[in-house]
Amino acid sequence: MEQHYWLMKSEPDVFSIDDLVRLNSAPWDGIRNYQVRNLLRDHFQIGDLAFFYHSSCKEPAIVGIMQIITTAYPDSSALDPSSPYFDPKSTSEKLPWLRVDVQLVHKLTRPITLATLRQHSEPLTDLPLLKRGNRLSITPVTPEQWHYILALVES
DNA sequence: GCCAACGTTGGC
DNA sequence: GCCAACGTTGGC
Repeated sequence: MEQHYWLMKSEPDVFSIDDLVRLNSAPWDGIRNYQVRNLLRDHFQIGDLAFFYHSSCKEPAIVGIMQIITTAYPDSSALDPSSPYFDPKSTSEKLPWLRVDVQLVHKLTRPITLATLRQHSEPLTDLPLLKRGNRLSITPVTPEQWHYILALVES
């Protein structure tokens, strides 16, 4: 199968690019939305690349690049009452939630802000992040969009 | 299965 | 803190 590209949101107060720099790799857990769960289950492959995006913060931006290093596996944080991602409806027999592990490729020297991305709304028209009402924490990025955005990093 | 009420996300 | 846009829940 071919390589996929993704954009994955995280609130920096909860898990930031600097946390990933420190850990190098980490589970991407806490997904509690079925559409996103289905993406993880059906489309994530080892070796896929993803933008790390800081959301719900002062300057929303793409702040790093990471690689997917596992396929989807059960997100046991849903079973842990002390976890902020605890899901009282989940049981070990019925655990619908999945996570993948990610590894840092690199932190961007200069974040690509949401404002910058909006300035390129013409070539990036179909980027889910720029669409109204977009709330999914993981969205696909086409190869064209991926390479266009990467070129912004270098400009 | 419909749909109103409620909850969540996330930019501003 | 506001609000738009969804997603989820639960009564019927």
